[in-house]
Amino acid sequence: MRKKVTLKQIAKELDVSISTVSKSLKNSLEISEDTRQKVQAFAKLYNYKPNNIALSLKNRKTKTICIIIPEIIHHFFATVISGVENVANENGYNVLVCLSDESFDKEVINMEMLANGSIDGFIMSLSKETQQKKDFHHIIEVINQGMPVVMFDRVTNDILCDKVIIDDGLAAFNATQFLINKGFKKIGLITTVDYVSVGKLRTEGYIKALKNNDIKVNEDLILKIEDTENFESSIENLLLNNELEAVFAVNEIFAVTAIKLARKHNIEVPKELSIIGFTDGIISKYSSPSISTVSQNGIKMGGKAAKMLIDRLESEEEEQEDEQYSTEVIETELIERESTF
Amino acid sequence: MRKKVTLKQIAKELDVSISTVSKSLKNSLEISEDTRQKVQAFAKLYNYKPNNIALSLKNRKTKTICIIIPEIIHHFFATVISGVENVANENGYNVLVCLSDESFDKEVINMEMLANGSIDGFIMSLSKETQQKKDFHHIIEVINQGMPVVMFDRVTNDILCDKVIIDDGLAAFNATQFLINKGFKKIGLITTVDYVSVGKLRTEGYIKALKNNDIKVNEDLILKIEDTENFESSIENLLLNNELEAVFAVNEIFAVTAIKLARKHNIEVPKELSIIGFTDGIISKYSSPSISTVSQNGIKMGGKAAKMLIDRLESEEEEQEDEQYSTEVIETELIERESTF
DNA sequence: ATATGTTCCGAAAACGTTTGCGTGTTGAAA
DNA sequence: TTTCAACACGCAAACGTTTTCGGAACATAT
Repeated sequence: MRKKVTLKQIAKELDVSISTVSKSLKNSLEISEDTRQKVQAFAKLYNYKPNNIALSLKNRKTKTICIIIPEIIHHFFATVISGVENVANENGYNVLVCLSDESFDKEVINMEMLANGSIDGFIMSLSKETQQKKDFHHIIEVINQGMPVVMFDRVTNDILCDKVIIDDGLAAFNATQFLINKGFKKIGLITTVDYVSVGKLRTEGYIKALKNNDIKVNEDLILKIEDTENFESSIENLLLNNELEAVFAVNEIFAVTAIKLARKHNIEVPKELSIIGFTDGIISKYSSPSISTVSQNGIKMGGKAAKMLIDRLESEEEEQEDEQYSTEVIETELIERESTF
Repeated sequence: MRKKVTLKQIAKELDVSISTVSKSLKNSLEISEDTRQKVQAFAKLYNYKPNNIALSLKNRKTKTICIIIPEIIHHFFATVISGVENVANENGYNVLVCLSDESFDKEVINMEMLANGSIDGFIMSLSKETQQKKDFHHIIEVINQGMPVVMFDRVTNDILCDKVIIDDGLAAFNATQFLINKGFKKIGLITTVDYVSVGKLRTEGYIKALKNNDIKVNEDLILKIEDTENFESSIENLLLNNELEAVFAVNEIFAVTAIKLARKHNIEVPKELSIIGFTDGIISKYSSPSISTVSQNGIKMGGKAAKMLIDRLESEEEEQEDEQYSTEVIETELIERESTF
């Protein structure tokens, strides 16, 4: 087993100073051609690589960014990570992934652990619990220490920082309008409870579309689901007790479950019931019938977030921080598949 | 903006030495009660937290482990990450996620980048390309440097290290036997090309089950799919040109695609065709009909891998490394759902 | 007054780098 | 012979910790 070799060891071996070795490896003209060659050959032979930790300490930057997400199992978040990873790697950054498990405490612990020099900046999407408590002191603290934070998807107005989101309201509006254009009037909504920011926005978009078309909003057609509850029977009720023509679901799971339950009760999709989901994940694509959905491009979102973070990191070096935060909106797209008529 | 405070700053402020501050914060008896209190109060006020990078450099360990996976979009790999994260966090470790994108080069680059002090150890699943090239020098190099590596799922016998796998052959055997027990004889196999280790093992399990039951292996019923090709028509051919009674697919995508194409040609699942998949992912659960499948518990797998890695990391400190590698086999389970009769 | 023991604290090394600056050696010009 | 530039290299500081060791100051015992 050959342990990693350091500058010091090379220096000792070659009987020169550490600085000479360092400069030689950087091809500094300060060092004679001769010595440089010798050092470089030796370094190559022993496969010398500078110690990243030492560099991080010296440069006071780690070239590592951390992404905190509520759940990695969600396909959408996985795609965001993928997007972040891509542009991070392109720019020589590594990606540390932390999961909050939708828990406020885990979010706080993670941030506090890493805000001590381990990383250069955060990309994050709020946990449900954090959104519910509206307690953001841990994030504000980090920002005050001068560490840049970029929030995505589940964001809050209570924090000033760069953000990248989709226009959830508009996307929901468009999806609903799409159904209305098909001639449907009795359109159900399966959504989350209001403290989930994106759920709320999508609900608002749905309502706005109905109102815009002079369709009365019927609370019986709106189903707000707590994550913990067993929601199958609620959806079943919605499908059976109303003469629905269409359903807009704010995520894939709700959409595919609706389809499944419809089939169970011999309601044919899309013939008797059109369904639109949200998030173009693996479920929508492989379900049968495949699900028409609002696509939020996670890769693009992650990439954009990473770019914003890195830009800020690299600009901090030169100029004095301008402290101009921006919010990027990623385009969504309605993908028509088999679940709508 | 209050930048992070260091020992040095506290020392200066309080007009004591750095060592006094450090010791005070550790409640060392060397320091008078008085001074300790003063320092601790000051540190708390300024929210002092030791700099992790400096600690890493000093202790020569980072409390960070890296997991390298081929694709984060695969649900299975996402669950593995989740498992790794859990036990890593419990033990005070952070998790760096790297994606190889199934590319040999990216795998090499990632490992080389991080093997220089950035992390304490690797958990990894081989990329397809690496498996194809059978070039493992980058991994061996890292191990030789004394950095522990734990491989999972896609492993190789060419490397000596800790491993955690499922018994792919046995699981496939059991799945096939399950179909045989139902009375089926014409059982199709949709698998990957042979260089994907798990694909090969599953194919072997399938064949063994057939032979065990004196069923002739019919090459026409075996479909080996390259990832790049458009495999829908191949599957369609398999379904149409043979009087299949059942299909065993080595992953979710193949299974759900088979179901979809069967429906397209009015072959009813499971009435006319039973289908078993592999990997208990989100697709199998939400497909309709939902898919019977071999469940490989990713969370457990990741957790086990993390535990093995951390155990090795922490044991290295005390004893001399025993260099006894082990391979853990995670139990699989056949989950019966609607796609089998 | 001297020896011994406590208590409290600081200097310095170490982890592995990078880099500004100082210095010794050389050769050539004056 | 003296002077000076150019060259080649080493010293030391810095990043932020922890920890060993030595030592100052004081109190107590002889």
